[in-house]
Amino acid sequence: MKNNSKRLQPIKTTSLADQVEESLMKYLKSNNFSTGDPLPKETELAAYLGVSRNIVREALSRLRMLGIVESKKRKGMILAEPDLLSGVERVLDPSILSDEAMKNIFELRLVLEVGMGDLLFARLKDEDIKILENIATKEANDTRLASLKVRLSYEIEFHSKLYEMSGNDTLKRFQKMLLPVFNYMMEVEATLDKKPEKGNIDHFDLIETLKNGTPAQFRENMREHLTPHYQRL
Amino acid sequence: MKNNSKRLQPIKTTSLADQVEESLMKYLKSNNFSTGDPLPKETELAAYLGVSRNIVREALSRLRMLGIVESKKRKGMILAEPDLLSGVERVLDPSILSDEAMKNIFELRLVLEVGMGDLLFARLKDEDIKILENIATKEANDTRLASLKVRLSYEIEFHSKLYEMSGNDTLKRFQKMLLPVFNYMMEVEATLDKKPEKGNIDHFDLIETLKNGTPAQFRENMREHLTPHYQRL
DNA sequence: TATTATATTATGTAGTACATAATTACATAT
DNA sequence: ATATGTAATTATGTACTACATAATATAATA
Repeated sequence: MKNNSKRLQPIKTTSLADQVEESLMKYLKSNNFSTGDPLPKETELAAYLGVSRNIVREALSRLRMLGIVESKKRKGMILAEPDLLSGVERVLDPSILSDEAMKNIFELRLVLEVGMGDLLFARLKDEDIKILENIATKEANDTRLASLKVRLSYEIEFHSKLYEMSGNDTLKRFQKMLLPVFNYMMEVEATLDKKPEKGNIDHFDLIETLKNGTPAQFRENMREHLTPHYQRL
Repeated sequence: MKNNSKRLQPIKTTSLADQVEESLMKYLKSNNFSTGDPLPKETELAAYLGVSRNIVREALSRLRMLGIVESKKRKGMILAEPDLLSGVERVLDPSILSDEAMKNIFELRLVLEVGMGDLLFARLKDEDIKILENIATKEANDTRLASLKVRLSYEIEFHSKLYEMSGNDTLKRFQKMLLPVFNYMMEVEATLDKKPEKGNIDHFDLIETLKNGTPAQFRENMREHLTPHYQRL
């Protein structure tokens, strides 16, 4: 036997539901369905695919979860506008994700916040700036900043607002899902021996940049603001 | 009736499968399960939840799809390491996503590429630079650059490599899913009347920055490189 | 004509039965 | 005694039937 020959792989035993799911997706994608178009009835699908209605329903259950199809009694099923993030939403939780995955996601957050400068400037509104200033002021006047939890809550409030200001709904929702990860990672960092030094840029500086600076300056200031986290790369 | 009173909302009729799915997720998250831990048998779950085994299986089918649980005959089910992106992967396709969603995702891409500078520098390897140089050289010597398809293929090859170099698996996989969206958006842009002007920074410039520049310079150069797309904000 | 009753239809749920794969225990042979 | 083969067991995988439920269309009635 040659050395570079492939090892015996366990036979990938895809269940019927898996196959049907794949079939359906291929069917939907290739037939140029558009939102609202009716799908064949469950019994028709079952007959056509040569499987029981049960199996078809297991596959459809998945598509329903992702928002790809919707179903109403008597009316049947229609193709729907799928929700891009509903799949991630269910999974993005520290209690069921590996530390490796969490690290990836946390890095992703750093990338996003440094990279979103142009979006922010393109959609900047005075009222949003005011809200940011309120948050930063509240934070500065709070006497409980010794507590990690309190600091974290301001940090989250401020940065969440930035995501919202990006005007990108996907981004905004992503941020919401990120919260548990964010909390988790901050707690992890808090337990480390070597305390991260604080960045030289605070929330007021970021606001000032948004008001009178450029996207490029914002990127660099945000990068500086996030320095404590970047040190863990 | 007051003006700000809420409209009648359609009763959200969550199916049993929906409820069971939620129940199971709550159960898994709250009981500190870890990977490999066995789950109750399907029949036990059905009995405990007071629903038929069918329903339980519809819910489990979803969790299986997301990689949250795995099941083997006779052995039963175990908690597995869920795949963060498997849910998105199925949905991220121009043929079933709305233009609005596509626009969001395309913006996301711009944010990611501008923001990933620090990751790249933190994980820079000589061999990767060489590969980038090969791509850029191949591109420069290609006589077919009049064709949009050819240009696109180089663009994709180059930028894909960057994602890979980020050392972040989630990011890398995300890029792979982005490809259809990328293609789609480029084709859309190609049909527009006002042709976007080319950016002043090409792939060689980006490589040079990676070799002798700083993360900050990379961000600005990448931003400049992507200018044609940013003009559509 | 308006309203009510009835039938119809496709999804939602329940329950039973059996197939299949994986594991254990046991039996047999060299 | 080790190895091999056989049977029993168990939980998931699949199929099938039956009925509930909601939404719609049709017919019947005042």
